[in-house]
Amino acid sequence: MSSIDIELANTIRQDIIEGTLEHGARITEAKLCDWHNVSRTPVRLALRRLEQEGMIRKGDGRGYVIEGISVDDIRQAVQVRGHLESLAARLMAQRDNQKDSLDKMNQAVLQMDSLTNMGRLDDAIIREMHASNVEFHSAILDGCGNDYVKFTCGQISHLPMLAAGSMVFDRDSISGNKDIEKSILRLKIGNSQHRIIYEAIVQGDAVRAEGMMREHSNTMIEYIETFETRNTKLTVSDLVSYTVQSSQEMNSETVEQVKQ
Amino acid sequence: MSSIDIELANTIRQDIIEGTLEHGARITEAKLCDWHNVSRTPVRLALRRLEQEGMIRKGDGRGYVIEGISVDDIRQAVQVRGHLESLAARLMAQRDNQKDSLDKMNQAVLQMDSLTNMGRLDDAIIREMHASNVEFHSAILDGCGNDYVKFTCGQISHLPMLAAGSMVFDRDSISGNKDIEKSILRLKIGNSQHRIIYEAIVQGDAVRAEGMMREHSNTMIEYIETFETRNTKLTVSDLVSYTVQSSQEMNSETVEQVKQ
DNA sequence: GATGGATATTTGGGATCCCAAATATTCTAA
DNA sequence: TTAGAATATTTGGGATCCCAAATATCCATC
Repeated sequence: MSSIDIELANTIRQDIIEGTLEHGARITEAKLCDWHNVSRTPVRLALRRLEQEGMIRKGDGRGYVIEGISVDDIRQAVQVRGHLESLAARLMAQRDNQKDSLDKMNQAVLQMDSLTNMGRLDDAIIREMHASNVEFHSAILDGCGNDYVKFTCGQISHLPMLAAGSMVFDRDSISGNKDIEKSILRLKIGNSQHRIIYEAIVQGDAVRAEGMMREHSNTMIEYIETFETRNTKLTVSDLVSYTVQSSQEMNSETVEQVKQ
Repeated sequence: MSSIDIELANTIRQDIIEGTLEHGARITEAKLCDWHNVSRTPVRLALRRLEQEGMIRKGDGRGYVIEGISVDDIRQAVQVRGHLESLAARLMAQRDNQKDSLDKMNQAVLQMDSLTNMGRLDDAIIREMHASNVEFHSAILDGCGNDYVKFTCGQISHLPMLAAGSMVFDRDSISGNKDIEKSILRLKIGNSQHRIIYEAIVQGDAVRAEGMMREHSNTMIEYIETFETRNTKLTVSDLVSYTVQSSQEMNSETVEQVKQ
């Protein structure tokens, strides 16, 4: 288990994302101490961390102010992440002898293939799909040869939907068991993009790898937009509930060790 | 003046960049307290900050270990930053009515024009050139409509050469007053790229804007490589000495307020 | 009643203290 | 002499205390 200040930062971040702590609200160290029954030392550390993440900012005089996260923020961050991944794909295509990462990518593609071919979408399968997706995307960041791409991606991965290889599912459709085929089709299309990216990298086709990754990254943005057309008052919490959370999420602690 | 922990983080970061604190060296809170005559509270805050930046990492058991920065790290980070700027250029070209930012860019281009036409490269002129360069690059980040691009750039801007609009000069040539024409030519070429980027954005030519920015960003990487061919043992300190430092550098505090 | 200044309270930054875990050292027994 | 246990020391995390700056409250004066 992490130290209190990390846990605290996670809790407060969650509260901000969920909207429990509203945008623009003022918070003081003392209140947080009170709420969470800890002393001011870990609270201070947690606040500094959140400040560096951009979740809160120092108020004019004293105190901190909640910055909050909007759906538009998520969209923007997804765009940044996607752009960084397209760089990673290009760089990896320009290198060679990344057998390790390539094998992982291939494995992930095959695994996702067999998963989508099962024609079902229960929790276990979704979790496995997510794992494959994480595997694929992480392998590119690891194999691109530029550690700062991964590091920089890690810097925004505390936001909802922005952890490495996050997947989005249409909760409503799945729970209602309708349009399962549609969701699976979408996953198959996504995996076909994975395969193309993999092939392009193997063949050293940097332009194609980058282009396909760019297209692939757009998928999530478009998906967010379909949510928005259906639900004009789409909240960040809604988005979170659409996102698959792995049990062992990449947290900021591991992120900081990207460079080994 | 900032609080002690910010200052302390800056000092320690500087020591790491300069190599005073060597890569792999172990540091303890107590020693830092001793060296800087402060209590452990600000030291802890500074260490956490540096840890988040990736400059240090927690050791296996106790203590922290210096990660250090290599020339290759800088090259990688420059690549990431350039890629993000190319995204910004594309996004800005796709928007319209960014009159404010466009004016600033145009102003910066004109200013750089007149500066390069003076045919001299003294300190004052270099400082003004740097200011124009910062103006140009900041305007794109501000005008692209995606706050996370700027925020993410800010996350790596504590590294040498990676503050917004950093410029690199061939110190040896300038101090020796030889090859001034060559340096000025390089600056003129750079500014012609600025002008093309500006024009492309005005015309809404996203592809051209992105492509030109990508090319423009490559310049610094290539310049680093010319340094390397000349000096096979190029150190990070060398690179720092080639970099123009504005008197009012964008520090981490302002970076955190990107989102306003 | 409004205004300005004096006083009280809140609040964040820094220092110090305590504690448990990790590490180093010493000592004992085979 | 050496392995291993017992002890001492170092070290980081957390709690608490102090202080100065910022803010709020109150009161006297006009």
